[in-house]
Amino acid sequence: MDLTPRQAEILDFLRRHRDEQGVPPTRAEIVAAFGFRSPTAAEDHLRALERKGVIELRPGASRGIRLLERADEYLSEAVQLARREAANEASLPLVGRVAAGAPILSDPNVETRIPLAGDFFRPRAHFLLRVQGESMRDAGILDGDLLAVHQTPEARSGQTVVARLEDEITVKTLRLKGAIAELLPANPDFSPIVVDLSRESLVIEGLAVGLIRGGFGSPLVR
Amino acid sequence: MDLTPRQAEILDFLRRHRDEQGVPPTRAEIVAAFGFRSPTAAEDHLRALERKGVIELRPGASRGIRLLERADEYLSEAVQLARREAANEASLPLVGRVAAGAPILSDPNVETRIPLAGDFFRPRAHFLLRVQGESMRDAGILDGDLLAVHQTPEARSGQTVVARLEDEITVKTLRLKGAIAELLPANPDFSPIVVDLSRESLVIEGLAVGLIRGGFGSPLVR
DNA sequence: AGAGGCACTGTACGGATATACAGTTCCCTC
DNA sequence: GAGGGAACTGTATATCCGTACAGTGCCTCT
Repeated sequence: MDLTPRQAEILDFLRRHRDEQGVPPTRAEIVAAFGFRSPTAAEDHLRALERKGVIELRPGASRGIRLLERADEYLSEAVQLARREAANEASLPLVGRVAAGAPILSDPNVETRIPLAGDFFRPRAHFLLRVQGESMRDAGILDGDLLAVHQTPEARSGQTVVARLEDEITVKTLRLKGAIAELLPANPDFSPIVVDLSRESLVIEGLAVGLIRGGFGSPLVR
Repeated sequence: MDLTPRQAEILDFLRRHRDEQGVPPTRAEIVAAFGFRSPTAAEDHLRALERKGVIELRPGASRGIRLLERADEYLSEAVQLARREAANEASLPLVGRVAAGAPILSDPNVETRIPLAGDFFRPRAHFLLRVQGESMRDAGILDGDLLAVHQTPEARSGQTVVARLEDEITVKTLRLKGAIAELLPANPDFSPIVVDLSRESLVIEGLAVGLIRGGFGSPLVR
């Protein structure tokens, strides 16, 4: 059964008190925090929370309130969001084939998440892109490598960029000559792509900030 | 000032009680746990721990015992070891220049630790080696890259190995032809190294299982 | 219209808890 | 050999704390 809004507030307070004071609160402290005028108000809430299986009360023991694992299911939305963000900070989405039109980090494009913090790279990586093809071979970027990408539309001449050209994602070295942008491969078998910025648009998705090969389960040695 | 052995025991108990019961103990519970016959024994120890700055006592509050950050400095050796191991499991030593004669993972060879779990790679990596030189360029292994290495003396023909030749560490592709071992570079500017196993010894330090470029603070984009 | 859950107020009390005071023993130091 | 800290015993007490009992107002079912 679900918690009432008030019960969720009480549960949040129990968690906060424990985290900040190192000790669960007494009934009196709950009363003070919520402005109750009777200890029974606190007691009733605790009993309700115990009945719903999110806490355990130890009879007779002072501060004998124990938050059970299941209490995490009833985190306030703010706390849930914070936790999800914290978890995401420790992992990066892996983008594989990119669907035409869709934003690069939209759900269908994300294959999985790799347990690596974005600030492992500098500037920080926002996602990993699975490299397709050999066009950047001579820059040491091989087919199947995971390219760490810092998401930004700003790029300077000479940087290795992830660009979107007619709904296709490509990794190239950027060269700017006035109104002409060149996307240079690092492989003589491929030709540079020339974009006239006054007529066509070039979307820079981000900058290459790192590279991982053979990471997270894809075996490099057989 | 340091804790006495007895005080360290009490501190350990405080930590364990908090972790297992979710609540700091009362004086009476300390008495019961240690077989004291007087609550003052517990009180005295708590006062001593407070004087030494490892806990905080909140006057009047039941179970008002707070373990301070500094208490971690006085962890029992067993707990300290467990923590250190847990920390090591989540990071890899980075080996730079290798001193002649010394084992590859000996202290002076380890530059720093990189916050990446060994089992990020498969088979698991035991250390990272900073690549020097361009001899494996055409395999996408560039100068300055961090090579993830699985430490093992066993290698098969065709694998990329980390070998030790006359006190020098080198990354090459291994080719075995009977009693002859060849270490092949991936760059036409370099020559293969041929080792006659019947006369010379070849020490295989490990296998390349992954690669990281631009990781952990070394900027790839400027 | 009655039952029941939720969210409280108000009062009371016994046992749990922190804590003071007065000692003892052992060991180390000056 | 006096002093002092560590590690306790033993007793006492004010107050903290959990908890029972008796209500009230409101809302939602059925």
